[in-house]
Amino acid sequence: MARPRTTSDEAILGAAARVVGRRGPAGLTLAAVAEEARLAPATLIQRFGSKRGLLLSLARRGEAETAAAFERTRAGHGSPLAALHAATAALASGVRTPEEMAGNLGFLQLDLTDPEFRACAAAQAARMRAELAALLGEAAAAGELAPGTDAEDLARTVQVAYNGALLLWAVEGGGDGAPLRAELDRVLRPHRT
Amino acid sequence: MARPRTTSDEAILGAAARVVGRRGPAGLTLAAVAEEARLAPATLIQRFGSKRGLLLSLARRGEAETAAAFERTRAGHGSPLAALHAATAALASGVRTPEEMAGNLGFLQLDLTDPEFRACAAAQAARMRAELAALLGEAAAAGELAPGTDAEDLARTVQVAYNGALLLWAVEGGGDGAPLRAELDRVLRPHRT
DNA sequence: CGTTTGTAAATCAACGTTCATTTACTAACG
DNA sequence: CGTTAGTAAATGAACGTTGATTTACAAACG
Repeated sequence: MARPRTTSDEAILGAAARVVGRRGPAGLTLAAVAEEARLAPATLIQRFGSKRGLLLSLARRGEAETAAAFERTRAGHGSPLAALHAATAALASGVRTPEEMAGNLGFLQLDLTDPEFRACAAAQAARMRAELAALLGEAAAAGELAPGTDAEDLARTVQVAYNGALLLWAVEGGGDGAPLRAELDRVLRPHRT
Repeated sequence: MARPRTTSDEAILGAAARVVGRRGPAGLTLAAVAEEARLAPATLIQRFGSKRGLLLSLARRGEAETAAAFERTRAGHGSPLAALHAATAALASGVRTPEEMAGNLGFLQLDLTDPEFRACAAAQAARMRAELAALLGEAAAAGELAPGTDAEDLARTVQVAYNGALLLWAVEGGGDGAPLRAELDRVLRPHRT
C-alpha cells in the first residue's frame, strides 16, 4: 500500500554510531549521519522526529546491544567464568571494532544533564550489572566461585573495573589492551575456587 | 599605564568549569561562560584567542588541580595510606562540590578526537598515576604494604577503580558514594600489611 | 489513484568571531 | 599637584557560518 523503505532504522542508527566513533561527539551532525546512511538530512528528521529523537533511539539501542553481547558470550562457552574471560580476552585483543568501542563508551558522549539521556545511561548500566550478576550467580552455582560470594556485589566490582579500564584505554589511546584483561583477572582471582 | 584586569584567567576558567558542571558540555557556550564570569563574550576571545583556546586552558588546569589535590592530601596525614583513605572518604562523603566533580570528569566532556585535547587527557591521567605511585611507594617504604608489591602496578589498579567508580557514580546519579569507598578498600585490602 | 518515502530548497535560530569604540587606569610632564 | 597623553581591558553591535527544522513537491509502490 506504500513505498518500501530503502534504509532501515537500524541501519541509520548504525551509521550514526559509526559517525560518532570516527568524528567524535562534536562531529555528530545530521548532515554527517545522512551522508553515511546515504539519505538526506530531512529524511532523518522525518523518521525520528528530531535529532534528539535519533540520539535517544541510539542510546536505547545500546542497552539491547549489551544484552545481545552477553547472550552471544554465554552461548559460546560451557562455564560462565570461562565465557566472561573469553569476552574480556576478545575485547582486549582488539576484536572489537572502533565502532563497537564507541558504542560501549557511547553514553560518555551523551549529555548527562538531559534527564532522558541520563535515564538511558542508568538503564544500560543497570542492565549490564544485572547480566553480570546473573553470569556470576551461575558461576557460583557451578562451584566456580568461593562460597559466600555475593554475586550482586562482585558484579558491581567487575563493572567498575571494566568501565575504568575501558575509560583509561580510550584516553591513553590504544595499546594491546593487556591491562584491561589484567584488571579483570585481578578482580576475579580472590573469589575463584 | 594600563587598565587592571577585573577578572583573572583563573576566575574565568572557574566560571567555565561551573558552567560545564551545571549545563553539561552542550551548554558550554561563550555566552554562558561570559555571563557566569560577568564579562562580555568578546572579552573571552580576546583573552584566550578562541573558544578552543579557553577549553585547552581549562583542560591543562585539570592537571595542575589533581597535583594540588595530592599535595593537600599528603600534607594532612602522617601515613600515606591514611591520606589516601581520607581523600577517598572525603570524596565519597560529598565533600566535593559538583563543580569539582565535573572537573574530575572534565576530560569526559572533551573531544578525544582532537589530538591536543587527547594529549591533555592523557597527561592528566599519567600525572594522576604518577602521584598515586609515589604515594603507594611511600606506603611500601613505610611498611604499610606487603613486601613485593609493585607500586606502579597497584597505582594503575587504584586509578582504574577510581575512574570506574566515579563514572558509575556520575551515570547513576548521586547516592552517598559509599560504593566508591568500598571499591577502593577492596582494591587495597589484599596488599595491606 | 492514494499513500508513503524521500528529497531539495528555504527558513530559522544559535554561536563564534571581528571590529570600532569606550572605559579605567598609569605614568610622565609642566 | 593637576593635567594629560597613552594603553591595556572590556564592550556591544554587527557578520558569517553552521546546523536543525519546515515545507512543498516528486517518485515509487500497491
